[in-house]
Amino acid sequence: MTKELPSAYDPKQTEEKIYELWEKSGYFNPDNLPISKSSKLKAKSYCVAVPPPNVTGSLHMGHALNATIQDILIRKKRMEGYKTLWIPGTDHAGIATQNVVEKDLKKQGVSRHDMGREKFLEKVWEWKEKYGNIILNQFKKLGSSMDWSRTRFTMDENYQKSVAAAFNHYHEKGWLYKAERVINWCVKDQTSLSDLELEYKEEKGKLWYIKYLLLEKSKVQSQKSKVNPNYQLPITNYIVVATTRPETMLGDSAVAVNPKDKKYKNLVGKKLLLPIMNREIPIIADKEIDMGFGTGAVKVTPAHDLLDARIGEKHNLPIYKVIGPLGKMTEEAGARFAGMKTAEARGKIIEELKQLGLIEKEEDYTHNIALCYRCGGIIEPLPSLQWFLKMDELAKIAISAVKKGEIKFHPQNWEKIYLNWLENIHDWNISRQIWWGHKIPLEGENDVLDTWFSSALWPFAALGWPTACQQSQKSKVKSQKNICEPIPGSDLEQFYPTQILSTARDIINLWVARMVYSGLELTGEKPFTDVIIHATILTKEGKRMSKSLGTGIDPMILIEKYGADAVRFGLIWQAMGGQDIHWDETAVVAGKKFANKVWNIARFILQQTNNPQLTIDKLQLKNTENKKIIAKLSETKKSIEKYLDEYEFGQALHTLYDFIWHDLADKYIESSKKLNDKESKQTLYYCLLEILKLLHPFMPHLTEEIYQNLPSKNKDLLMVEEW
RNA sequence: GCGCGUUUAGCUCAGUGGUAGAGCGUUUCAUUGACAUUGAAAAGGUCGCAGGUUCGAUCCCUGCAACGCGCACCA
Repeated sequence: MTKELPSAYDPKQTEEKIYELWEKSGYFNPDNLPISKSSKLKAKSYCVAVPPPNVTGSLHMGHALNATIQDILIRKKRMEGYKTLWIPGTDHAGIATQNVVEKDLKKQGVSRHDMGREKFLEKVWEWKEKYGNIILNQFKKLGSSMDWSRTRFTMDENYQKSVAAAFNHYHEKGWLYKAERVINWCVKDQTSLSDLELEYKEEKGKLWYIKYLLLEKSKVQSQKSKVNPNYQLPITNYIVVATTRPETMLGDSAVAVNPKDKKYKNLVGKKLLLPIMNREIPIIADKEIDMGFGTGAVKVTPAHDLLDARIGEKHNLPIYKVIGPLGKMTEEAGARFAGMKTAEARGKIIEELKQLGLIEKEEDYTHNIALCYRCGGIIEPLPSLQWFLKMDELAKIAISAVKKGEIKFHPQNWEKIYLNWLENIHDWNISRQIWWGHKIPLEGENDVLDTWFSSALWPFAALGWPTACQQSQKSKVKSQKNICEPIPGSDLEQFYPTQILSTARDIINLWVARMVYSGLELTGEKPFTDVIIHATILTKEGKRMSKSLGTGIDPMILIEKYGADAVRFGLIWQAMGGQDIHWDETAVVAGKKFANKVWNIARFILQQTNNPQLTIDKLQLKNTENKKIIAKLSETKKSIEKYLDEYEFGQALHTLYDFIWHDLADKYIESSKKLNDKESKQTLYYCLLEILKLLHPFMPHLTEEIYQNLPSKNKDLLMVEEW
């Protein structure tokens, strides 16, 4: 006889206990899985490397959704008999982590400079220990069936070897170079940043129109511009340029116009006198200049603007560094301005220009300013000696893998974002002037690598690359391609390439694209086959969830309130078609009610059947009601499988919910009460077993708990029951 | 500026070339027997706006609007 189950399902009595049961079984580790002898999938592996969360804090709703998505896929594949591995881990997250630790120290009135590099790094490691473990435990709370014996950290000992191997590979290929280039410099963090590490904020500013005097008298005729009818070139001896940053004029080395621009045609090649600096600068022609903007004439500051740097290089213009790394004017800006903050210098310059009568006009102007994606501080473009990775070849192979369909995005339209970036890519500035990170593996180098350089290696580094590679004939012959020949039986051989990469859309280029080319180049294989871009979770009003704004929701609080299965249900219930989710807690409420419904369905069926039969012969069923529910059940199963194959998780769950609640409980169970015969009881029991299996990937604790209370079962755990 | 997405019930969202669906909420009734975290029923929507294709459009096409997002070297 079955023991009496309580009438309400209580996740608090269940979830922790069940998770321990799973962990004790060892089945999270694919090496311990009872791979069925009969299965044709015997040797097939299925691997997902979790996107390692930053060790800056704790999991947010996006992590919870993503973990649930991956756990659904992993659990289903495990039940289907695949040798299934889900690798857990965390990311050291260079600048982000350095910033939170600095902020934490600041509360005690200490700066990292007070402490010194070594002492500070000790503090960061302490932080990592604490928060890294919190994150891993939160994954457990969600019910994630990860193999904890394979937990990785992007700065653990072996990972350092991976990073060094990758760096050396690129070095040998001649794709790494050190050069002084205009890069994005974060004044607050005192480090360079790549183009992707910026955020843009709209800011109201001014557009100043400044007169630059011609040194020779010209014979220009007055004529109207077609593009900007309001602007009329006066018959005078000056050119007007428009700028939002007058302080950079101290570093001007030319004024550029479009070669097609008729109003300036006769002026190209003539000289101007740069105001204040009284420097002679040429008027040059470059087709990158937009004739329609401002006056059509642009001041060129090669040191402090990315476009100007390119134009300067093309035209061999001298570089005047007038803004320093601290965001202050340099000596080169002249003694009057040296040491001033840029904003202060700007005011001073405007004032002087006004006195000189060189300001033609000023307009209100709204433009985007670049900010650091980690600290929100000002970005100054300035020349700096940095390491760069050449992107031409790498971008090419990453583009081709997606265009050929070897790697697929779901939903597919995200491929555009990926391709658009790769097709217009610049060399990657990979050095950072912070303390926390992988040191550049060369003698005498103090900088660390962009945190995304190591993240880019995640799927194969987490599986043991390059330690798990061996020298082979193949790799000698194809030395050009650096094919890694994995040692037989190694994780790398068994689980690489991985199958799925599930992540948020904001790191498609920052991370996904870089994993693709790194994997293809370093291992000779794509790192994964399918990229799932899951929904972004917003507040109910459609605003960004953010801790600092107080609009964030802590998934752990929801778990405490409703249970992990209900939270998983609520997340997936809302995950429809990759659309952004306007978070609605009532979906979690529905999940909690549903868990209770399933619990009571099980309770009822177990009360009915004391001698259950695991299988039924569908063809032998005599009663129409029984036949109908069994047919509906297999239809539901097919539909769920189809949706999951398409990564339509929400649809799959809605389908299952409808079947269980409305078909099975509302209709069939009610009619079975009237039948009350052996055949219908067998049918009931069969349905119970099937819904437990179908629902297990979505709500694993609940279903496992019920399974553990069945009088007869095939396997010791539902987790490894045959799908 | 270029591109993408969204617009359906009070709220959050599914969906279909032919009498519109779910969850939550609301209203009424039921209930000692799996479940009140329940059951039965009801109210509630000219499916953003304007054209077009069609026998027929919420669905396909065009335009517009609102909101959101991404990209860009807008000086």
